[in-house]
This record gives sequence, C-alpha cells and structure tokens, in this order.
Amino acid sequence: MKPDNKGSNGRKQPKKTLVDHVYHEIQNRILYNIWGTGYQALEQELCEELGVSRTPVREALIRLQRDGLVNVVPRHGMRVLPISATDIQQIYQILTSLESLAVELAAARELSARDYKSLDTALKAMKIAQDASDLKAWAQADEDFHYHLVALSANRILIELVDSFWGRAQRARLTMLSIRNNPINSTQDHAKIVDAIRRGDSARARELIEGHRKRGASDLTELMEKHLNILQLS
Amino acid sequence: MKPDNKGSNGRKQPKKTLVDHVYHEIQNRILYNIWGTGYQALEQELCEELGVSRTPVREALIRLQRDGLVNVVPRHGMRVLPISATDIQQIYQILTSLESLAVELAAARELSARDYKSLDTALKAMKIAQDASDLKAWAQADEDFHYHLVALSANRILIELVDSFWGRAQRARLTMLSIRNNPINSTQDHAKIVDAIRRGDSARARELIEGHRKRGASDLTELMEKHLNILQLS
DNA sequence: ATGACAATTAATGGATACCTTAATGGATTT
DNA sequence: AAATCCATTAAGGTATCCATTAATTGTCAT
Repeated sequence: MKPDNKGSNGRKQPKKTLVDHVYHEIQNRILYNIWGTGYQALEQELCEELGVSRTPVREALIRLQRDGLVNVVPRHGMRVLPISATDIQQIYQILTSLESLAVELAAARELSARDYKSLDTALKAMKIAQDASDLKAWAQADEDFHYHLVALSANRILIELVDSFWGRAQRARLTMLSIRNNPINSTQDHAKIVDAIRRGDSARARELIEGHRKRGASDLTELMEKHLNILQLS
Repeated sequence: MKPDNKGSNGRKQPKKTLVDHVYHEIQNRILYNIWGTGYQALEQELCEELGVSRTPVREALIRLQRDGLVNVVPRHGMRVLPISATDIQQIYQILTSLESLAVELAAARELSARDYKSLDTALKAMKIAQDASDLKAWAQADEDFHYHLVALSANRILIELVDSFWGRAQRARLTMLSIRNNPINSTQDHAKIVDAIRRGDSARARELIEGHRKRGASDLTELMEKHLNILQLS
C-alpha cells in the first residue's frame, strides 16, 4: 500500500463518500486487530456503530469481502476471516511471485534518478530503524520499500493488484511482527536488489527478491508453528 | 475460470439473488462484446435494461469495477473499460507469473491420478480441436487446461486470485482470438509441462510454462500491433 | 460575441420502507 | 419423550424516496 494516505490504507482522513469512510474504518479495525479474527456483526450493528445507514455499509462490505478480509453470510452478518498459517504461507507465495515480476520489470526499465531516490530513502529509513531497534518503524520502512519496488514496475494492473492484496498481506505481517524476535537483516538483501536494478540485471534482481521473500516466508511459517498457541488464529 | 458453470463465468443460469444475476449479465455482455469498449450507461438505464431497481445494479457495479471491467464515474454512469495493447501485455505478464507459481506448487505436490486425468482430458480436447481446426473449441480447451493447472496448485488464495482475473484475461484472449491466424502448437508445450509435473520437477515445470506464456504474450502483442486498426481498442 | 454567473435539471449517494426468507421456539402428535 | 411442523420474528434483499451536487443552459454584462 502506498505509504502516504491515498489509496485504501490509513490514517483517518474525512473521506468524500460515506462508503469510503465505512470501508476504511472497518478495514482499519480489522488490520489493527480491534476487530479480531472471528468477530461477527450484523449489518444493523455496523450501522449503529458507524452511524450510517445500511446502504453504505453493504457497499463497503462487498469491497471488503473481495479483499478477503471478511465473509458475509446471510443471517449471520459479516465475519472477520481467520488467517491461518496456511493462509500466510499462501499469501507470501503469491506476493513473492508478484514482486519478483515487478522487480524484473523494474530492472528492465530505464529508471530515473527520482525512482532510485524513493528506494534509497526507504533503505535509509530501514537502516536507521534497525540501529534504533525500532521494530515498528522498521516494519513501516520495509513496507515502503516493497511498495516502491512494485510501483517501479510500471505495470499499472500489477500495482493495483498488489495494492488490493495489501490488506491480507498486512494482516499476515502484523500478526507475525508481534512474535518476531529480531528484524532479519534484510536491509542487506534490499541493498543488493537495488544494485541489481541499477545494473539493469533483471534476472539477478528477480532471483534476489525471490530468495529474499522465500527466506522471509519460511522464517515466518517456522515462527508461526512455534508460537501457534500464542496467536489467535483460525 | 472454472470450465463448469460455477463461479463467476458463464452460461446464464437463473441466479439466486438479483445482484448475482445483474453481475453475471453485465459481465457476459462485456465479455462477449455485446457491450463493447467505451459503452456507457447510467444506472437508471441499466435498471430498465435489466428490469431491476438501482440497488442490485449498484452493488453489481462495485464488483465489476473491482474486476477491472468497468469504470463507474459519477454523472456518467458506468463505462466499459478499454483494453489496450499495453493492458493485454500487462495482464499476460501477471498471468504468466501467477501460473508459473501455480505450476511450481503443483509439481511439488503429490498429485492423484484424478488430478492428472483433468489435465490429460484438457490436453486431449486440445488435440482434437486442433486436428479439426476448431478454433473456438481449441480456445476453450486451452482455457480449461490452464484453469486446471492453477487449481492443482492447492493454493486456495491463488486460485481465487486468478479466478478474479479471469474476466480481464478472457477479454484479452477473445480480442486476440479474432485475429489469431492459427493456433500456435502449444499442445506440445502443454504436454511437456504435464510431464515435468509428473516427474515432480518443479523448477523445470515453472521454466516451461513461463516460456510458454511469454511466447504467447509476445505473439499476441505482435499480432496486436499489426492489426491495431482492425480492433476497436482505445 | 464571449465569458461568467446563476438557475434549472438530472444523476448519484444515502436513507428508509417493504417484502421475502430462513432461523428459532413452541406446540402437537405419535 | 422425541420428532416434526407451524408460527413468529428478525435479518437481508430489493425498491423507493429524499437530499446533495454536478452538468447544462440561458442570460446578462463587458
């Protein structure tokens, strides 16, 4: 997701339309675990909670359902979908694949100095956060980096696709963050990827990010299996 | 998309809810080019056309918009999105990437005889259609084959994702089918892929499908550039 | 004649009212 | 006592209604 407050993430800015507002509000509550896995609410309850009528709620729910965040079943309202170890694994597999493509495309393009700047900025932020052991800032910078990477692919449809995946990925990431002991030194990985892009070596860039993601994913699943009891999953 | 009539494809089966009906109806009209690129209609017009009120129409439009088939802009109703050469290229890039992942996963799994059967059936259908020079049947069989391939990944989220992409992919494919001179002999490609899966050689399988898709994509874009004037693309 | 502003109109976003349907509990029958 | 069926009711699906806002057109002034 975009690091700024456009798109579907975010800080609560008064949105133009109520549907958007409801959408972002519910999304936030799910992503920041205010409404945890399994939380159920009827349309009417959501209306009262959010102070709007059923129309915007219903329309927001359609979008959220497509995002894979909730399930809407007649007579039982919406339900926040569980995110299992399997889900996380599958999500990371997909993200790996899509990001690999993005990086390959980015490396094959002519990038401007401005493009590199966005990557370098994120890289620097990661280093700073890592030195300060600021786990949250690190995660944010990591997210920014990966976002910019995808943006550089110049494949508009791909960017949208990854964006629409962001919610699920974010949930997976946040879930893991809570039990992740130390930030993996992926800062180095990232620097290498940027280098490969700079050299225009698309095959190598793809290789690198694929390895990076796969390592990340296997770390995550390993952690999950260890801490499965702690997490309120499934 | 599933070759049978479940999911979002399809033959017009009387759906349970009006929203579903409207969704499928509009989707069909777009996919089968009854409403071509650039077609515009106000919500009210859609209501009259389909004989329902605005509510189901609006809810269906949200889904269609997410599918990338239409754009809904206030005061101008919905508009069938153009599909440009660039779009087709980008869509194929993404599909290539996702299918590569799917094949890799499939090859790494233990597949049942039943699984292979679904592939073999599609393969056989392709051969028959090819011998009969039945372009339409060939395209259908090709689609079936690729669908089954993805299904064998056992990555539920991936399957859904590709499925939701189906509409756009289908439009790209149909657009191309009209100007495609002869079915590329991808039947051989397919057979090789199935072989690799059978041997459990996931890397090779991935390589093969990636090559297959990339060749297909470049053929398509080449064709598009030649015939750009024929197509009503934007 | 052209541009700007205002009045009109029409389409959307949102609220509400209505109707259909499914879950629940109780009653009746075996 | 258990099972089945019916009645009740609440939730969701759909239609309609209202308010807001943007497009359009017409008029007036420069």
